[in-house]
Amino acid sequence: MDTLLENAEKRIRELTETINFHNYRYYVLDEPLIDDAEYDRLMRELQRIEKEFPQLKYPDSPSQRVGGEPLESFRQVKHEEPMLSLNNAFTIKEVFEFDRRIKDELKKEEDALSSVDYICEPKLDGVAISLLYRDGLIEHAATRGDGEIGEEITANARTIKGIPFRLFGDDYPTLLEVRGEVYMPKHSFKILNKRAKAKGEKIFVNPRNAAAGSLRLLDSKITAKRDLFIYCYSIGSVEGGVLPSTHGEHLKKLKQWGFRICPEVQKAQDVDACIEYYNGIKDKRDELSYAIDGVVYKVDEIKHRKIIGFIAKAPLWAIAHKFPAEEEISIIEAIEFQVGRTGSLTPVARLSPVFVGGATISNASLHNMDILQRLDVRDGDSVVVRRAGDVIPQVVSVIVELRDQNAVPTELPIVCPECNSPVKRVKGESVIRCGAGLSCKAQRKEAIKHFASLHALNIDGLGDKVVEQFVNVGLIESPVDLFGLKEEQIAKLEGQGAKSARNLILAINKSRHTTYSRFLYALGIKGIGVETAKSLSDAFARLKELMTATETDFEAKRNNYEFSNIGPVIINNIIEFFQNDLNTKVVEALIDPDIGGIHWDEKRIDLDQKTTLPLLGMVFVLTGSMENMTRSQAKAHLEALGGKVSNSVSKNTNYVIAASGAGSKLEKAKELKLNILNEQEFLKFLRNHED
DNA sequence: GCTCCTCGAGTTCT
DNA sequence: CTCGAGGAGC
Repeated sequence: MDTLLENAEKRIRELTETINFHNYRYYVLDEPLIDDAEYDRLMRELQRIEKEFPQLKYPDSPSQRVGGEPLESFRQVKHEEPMLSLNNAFTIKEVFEFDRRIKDELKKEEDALSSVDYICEPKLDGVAISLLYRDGLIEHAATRGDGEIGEEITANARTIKGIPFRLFGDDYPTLLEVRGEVYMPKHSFKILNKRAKAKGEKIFVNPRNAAAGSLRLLDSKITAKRDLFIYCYSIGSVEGGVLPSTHGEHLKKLKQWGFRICPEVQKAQDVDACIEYYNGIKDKRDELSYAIDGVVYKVDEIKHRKIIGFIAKAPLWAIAHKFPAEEEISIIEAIEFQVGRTGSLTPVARLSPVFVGGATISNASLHNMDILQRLDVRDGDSVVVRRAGDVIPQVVSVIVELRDQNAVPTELPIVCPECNSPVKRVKGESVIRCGAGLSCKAQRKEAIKHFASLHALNIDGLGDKVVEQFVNVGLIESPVDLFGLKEEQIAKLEGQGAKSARNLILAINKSRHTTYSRFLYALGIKGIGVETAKSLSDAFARLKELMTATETDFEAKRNNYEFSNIGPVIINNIIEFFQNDLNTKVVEALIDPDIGGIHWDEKRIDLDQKTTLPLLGMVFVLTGSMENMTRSQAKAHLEALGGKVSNSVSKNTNYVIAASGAGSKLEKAKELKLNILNEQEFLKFLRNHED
């Protein structure tokens, strides 16, 4: 019996040490020695023996990473040494001033000082925590809190990847406090939110909130399932041991003892090298797996730090050099509802202007009712505004703490703000619509804008502003009226001269000659975009045929034509559109030679010729901007050869043409191992096929 | 019934 | 660009 117990004890010790070592290889050194399956096998064996002999479990057993019993609440702990915050620099000038102050301070003590070494590290956007080790064993972990007092989160910290339970080596101090930043990788954050969304649970605004929220869970078993990591960046209080003389050496020691150190940490010989580091990190920011909001420079020599000292609550020997803000706070000045072409009422936030992400933002769409209600945005609210990698401003969240007590929830409109007709909401959809159709002035305007737009009749000089003006003064009511306009009428209007009037009339005349599919698209039937209009024009050779088509006619076409992406919903939209008398009258007037005069060439597609096109059935995706041609020219070239140009990359894509400035689509193409052409290769490709 | 893919719609600023 | 809905395939 004794030998059984002894064997178990020996094996448990072995396994504990082995697994802790492999954790170190994997998370700290990033050089695993065994594969995941082997690791799992060791872990399962340990768990099995520990279950049998619970009294033998070691305090540093890696099995505890799965979490323990839930807590009632968190205990507050006072930090031995306060956890300070850093001063911020937003400009290079501020960084130079920081460097100058340090040199001045040090010169008082050291005459021969030439330059100061700095350690540069990315500033992780996570949660700062403190870890306390006594005799090499983890004793407790605490959040930063207000810097003086934090919360004890030891059970949760045990589940974080890269936190050792027992230190490696034997040269560690008896008491050692280590500080680091806990973070959730960007991709883990996305997955977490996706799952939460699917389950209808609360989603997190950003990876930092996800990390903070996960650390503050009372049930560490749930924390264990969250993908949390740590990068350690400094040593706090120390007793019973001697530390090296520079910060860089401290980090090396920490790594030896088993802590995870960010691989981007670098030494800079002077302030210029710091700036170079800043620019380098800024460029690779998106590639990093974790979110950062700047970089930190710290004086390397510990003895220098003592000379430089502190002011208020921040050290003068370190500074955070921040990237331009991607998020800013603004005030909601009003929430308005815009009426779209399809009658959709889109809530839009009017904001007090803020500079964020390189541009001043004063409007942000709130997209639809679901989002409006989920955010619970109210008039006068302080909100977080973002303009991240993408261009489009977005209201991220409301700062509820700053809300005026009297603020009332935003009411959904019952009537259209433009025409006062009652609003409709289709069950299950997140949009509400004005049901008045073209009798709503706003929808008429949008319909005309759409009619004149680039991919429809492409009428030059008839932009949004001009349409607004013409409709407001009663010059036009429908697209038909455009074709009855006289130069004198236009020239009389404010802001219009004889010249612009003539140009506009010329453009309108030119637009009379168009293509069948452009015309179909221009009508603005719900769900009919450029692509679907093309399919329709192929399937129904004559407009009359399409206008009178019944459901059975559409079904019949399915067998004869490539009729993809047109299902019952779209078919119904088309039939409804042409059943409306107002619509058919407009269409007939537009093509009437005496009124609209719109016409197109009836094209006879030679099927034999079509099948010999070299790129038939091939799907291309264009991304980035080319030097030698525009995107639409490239598209035209490909389509002339029978190719299809799609907007989204998938495994069905044959070629991705990635010119300079290509972004996420190129990433995805690489992921899917698709054929990728750069601009030069693409031009060659075209030449080869156009012969 | 579920999952993947594609298209349409809406949106901001320079 | 992103989101969501429609459509198709399994």
